[in-house]
Amino acid sequence: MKINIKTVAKEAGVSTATVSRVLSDYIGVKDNTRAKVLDTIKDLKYEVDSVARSLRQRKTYTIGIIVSNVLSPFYSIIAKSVEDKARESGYKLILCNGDDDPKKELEYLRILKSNKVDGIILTPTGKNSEYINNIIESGINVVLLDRLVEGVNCDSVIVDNYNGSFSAVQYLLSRDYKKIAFIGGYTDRTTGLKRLEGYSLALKEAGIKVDNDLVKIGDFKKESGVRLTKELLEGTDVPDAIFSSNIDMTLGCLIAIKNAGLSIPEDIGIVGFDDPDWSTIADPPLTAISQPVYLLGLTATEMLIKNIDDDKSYSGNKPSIITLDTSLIIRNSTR
Amino acid sequence: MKINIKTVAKEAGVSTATVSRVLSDYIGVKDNTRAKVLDTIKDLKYEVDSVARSLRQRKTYTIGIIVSNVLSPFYSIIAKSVEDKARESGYKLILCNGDDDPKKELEYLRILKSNKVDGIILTPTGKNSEYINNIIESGINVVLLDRLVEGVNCDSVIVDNYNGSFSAVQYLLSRDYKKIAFIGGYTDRTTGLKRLEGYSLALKEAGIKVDNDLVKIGDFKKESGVRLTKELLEGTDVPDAIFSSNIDMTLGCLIAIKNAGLSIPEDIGIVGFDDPDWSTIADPPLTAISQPVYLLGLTATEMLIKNIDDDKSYSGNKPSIITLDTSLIIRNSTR
DNA sequence: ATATAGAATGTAATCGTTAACATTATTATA
DNA sequence: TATAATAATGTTAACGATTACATTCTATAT
Repeated sequence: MKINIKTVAKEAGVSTATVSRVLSDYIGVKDNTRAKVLDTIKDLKYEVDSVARSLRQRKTYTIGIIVSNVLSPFYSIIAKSVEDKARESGYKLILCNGDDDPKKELEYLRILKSNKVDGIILTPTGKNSEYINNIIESGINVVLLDRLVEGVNCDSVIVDNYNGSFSAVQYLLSRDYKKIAFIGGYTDRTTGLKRLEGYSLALKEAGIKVDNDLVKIGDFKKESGVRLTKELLEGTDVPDAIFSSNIDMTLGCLIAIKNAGLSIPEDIGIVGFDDPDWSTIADPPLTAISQPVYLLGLTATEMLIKNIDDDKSYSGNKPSIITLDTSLIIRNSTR
Repeated sequence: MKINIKTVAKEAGVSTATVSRVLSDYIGVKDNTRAKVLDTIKDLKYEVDSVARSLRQRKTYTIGIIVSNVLSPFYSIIAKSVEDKARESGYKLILCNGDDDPKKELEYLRILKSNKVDGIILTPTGKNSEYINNIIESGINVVLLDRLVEGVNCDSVIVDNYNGSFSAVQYLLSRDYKKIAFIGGYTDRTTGLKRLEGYSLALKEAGIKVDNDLVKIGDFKKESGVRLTKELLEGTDVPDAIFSSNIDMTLGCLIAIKNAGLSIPEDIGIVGFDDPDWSTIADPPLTAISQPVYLLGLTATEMLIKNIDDDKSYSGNKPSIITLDTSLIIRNSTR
């Protein structure tokens, strides 16, 4: 037998409206009526149907998150922080792996819109701005995370990629490295671009011309880290240090160096952008630019939920951007 | 203005039923009617309201996954594999971090039930069997992952924890280690228990009595790995090898050993259960029991979706258990 | 005792779909 | 051409809650 609000109402001898009022803790219900309803709910083991409630209330208490790939420690920390905050605030989380693929991203955006999520946290590929604005105009709140996209009318939370990279390269220079290579990814995203710019400017400021043979662009994944490092080591112009601009590429870079039989930091110095939990037990412990990843996700979710609660739909206001700082952690992969 | 199926129907000059039929690719619609409707849909930029559809169809195309903690690489691989398969099959994923806390688990189970998910993948704490059975009886499919729970009427997918541990310890013995310690967690879960049993039996078979001072039980997290290893190293009975029974504890174990200034494998040998992606660049590269983690999540999701599609509600059938094999990967953390 | 305000509860429309059933259009057959 | 069979489309009642509005209590003041 199916138990719904009608069953409860009949059994308790009240109307469905009264049951609904009890369910939503409305004050104007007599104590003994409330008790009677609560008893019946317990007896019948009644549980609210959230789907029906969502339809009527036009509110799902759900937020969607589209990340590149939860496999990467960076995004799994993001997923955790977003879920923690969402849960604390009474929201569920729909997890989507966009794989950095604009098509997949668009597909997920459609699904999330169709499912009437209350908000979306997105690490954007940058290729679906029109649809994202369409979503925002439809009343769904969006916060961009980790990457900035021009022309999208919503708030963003990012880290200071430029200064992070700048300080990494500056540090390598201060340790007397002369030929510093860069391995990075996706220069059409702000993460990729700003980190490259930080690298270039730090060199320029030291009076060193950027050598294009030492700049390798991949896709922020481990495999490309391996491949590009191999290219560098086998090239005519072998670097004495590598700045790797993302955690997965750094792992790949370390693997390639180990395979080549080189030792760090004697033969080659390494600084990685992002500080994984294995950095202290790596061989050698990794010098890294640490990002406040958990805080990044937390801040984005706080913003999003605040915007949802304020019913801050698209207002034509200037979107705000929060930038979090990075820090250099010196260990032993640099001399 | 709000665009719904009624708007489309009116605009296209047909009934809502016809629009609905077009939406669900029903064959019995004339080509030009279909075209007319499709055109109107495009013109009005109409998109289905999945919440309403779910209410009427009694189907949400959503599966819920409750893991301990996506921060752990093990669970982030699980999350990825489950999401991959779900997406491929047209399902969305609600991600829940149960934190190995029965209360949180129960809370999430309630939420997922209330939200009428079509299925649940659960790494169970083992404390909510009654409610889980209640969920199953309500028609929601459940598959247990990684851990077995007695008395829950659903399928499970696990790895062979016993043999994995057994072979790890057997290998340590073959490398002439004499005092092999064990650090593990949660012996009230099959993962914790079976790995301990594998350790104990391997020792027994070699004629070695289990020394309780060398068996340390924590909570499968990094911090407890650090703490328990420290205890072992500072104890009266210092081991010459440690078998660490989970990835996060292994990381903690390695950190503690590094802190103590000991070198692996000369001073102490290490084998870890589970093989993280950093194992090759660890100092030294880690000897490990590799679990087919991605396959684990994939298999569970395939089972779940098959059960959903077969509408295999609680039938009184014997639940089936799929056990996947582990393998020993020998690197340099053992002599 | 009665009027009246305010509290408590009830009635019924609504959210946007789908699907059972009813009706109309079309085609084939005699 | 009439009729049966079938295809195409329409009408409307669900799905299970919430909520605007209507009604009935209850208590207080006169």
